Amino acid sequence: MASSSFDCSINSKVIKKPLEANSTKLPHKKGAWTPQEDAILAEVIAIHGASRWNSLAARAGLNRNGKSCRLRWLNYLRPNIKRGNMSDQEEDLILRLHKLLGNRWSLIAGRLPGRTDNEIKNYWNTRLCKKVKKQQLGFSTIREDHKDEGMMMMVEEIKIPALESETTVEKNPNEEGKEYSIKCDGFDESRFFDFFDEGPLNLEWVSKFLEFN
DNA sequence: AACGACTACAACCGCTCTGCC
DNA sequence: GGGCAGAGCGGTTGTAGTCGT
Repeated sequence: MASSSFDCSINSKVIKKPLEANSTKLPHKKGAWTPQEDAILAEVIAIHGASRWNSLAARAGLNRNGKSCRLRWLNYLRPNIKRGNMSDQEEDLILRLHKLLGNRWSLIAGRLPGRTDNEIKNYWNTRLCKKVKKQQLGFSTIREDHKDEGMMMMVEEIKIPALESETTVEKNPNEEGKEYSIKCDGFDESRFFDFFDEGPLNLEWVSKFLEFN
C-alpha cells in the first residue's frame, strides 16, 4: 500500500504514522505518552472516573483514542502500581500460575497485587519463557509421579464452599501451558483467581503444592 | 569509539465478550 | 435476535538502552 506518512517525535522517539486517506480530522495520536498527557488524563479520570474511555479521551482533549487512554491508565497511571524488579516470590508465583492457567495474564495478574497483566506478560515473554525452556532442555526437577497428587492437594487446601462438592482435577495433555483444569459445580475459575482486593500474597497453598514437586 | 546484537518494556492491534437498546 | 459501543484480553511490534566485540 503506497500511503503517505509523517514523522511524530515524542520523548525522542520517532514514530512513522500512516495518514488516513481522505480524512478531514486529525488521526489519533500514537506512541509514547508525555508527562503532560499523563497529568491531563489522571486529572480527567479523577473527575469523571475510569470508564467510558472514548468520551473520557474526548473530554481530556488529548487526541488519543479511548483504548490508548485505558491502557495508559491501567498499566501506568493507576494508583498502587508496583514498579521495579519482580521479587523471587513473585517470579515463582508467576511460574506456578502459568503452569496452571496458561497465558491468562489477567488472572495471573490478579494474584500479584500491584502488577499489571501487561507487565507480567512482558516479564514472561522476555525472561521466564527462556528460563523455562532452558530448564526443560536441561533436567527436570518436577516429580512427574507426584504432580497430579500435588494438584489435588492444592484444591483440597483451598477453603471455598464450592469446592466442598464433587471436585475433580482434569489433565489437559494437549493444551500447552495449561496442564490442569479444576472441574466443580458452581466453581468459577476466573472468580477463584481474582485476588485483587486481597492483602499480602497468600502463598501457603503454593508452598504446599511445591512440596510435591 | 563504533557498531551490531540483544534485551526490556511501553504501546498498539485485532479479536472476543458483554451489556444495552 | 441483531446491531452497536464499551471493555477487556492476549499477541505482536517498535524503540531505547545495554552489552559484547
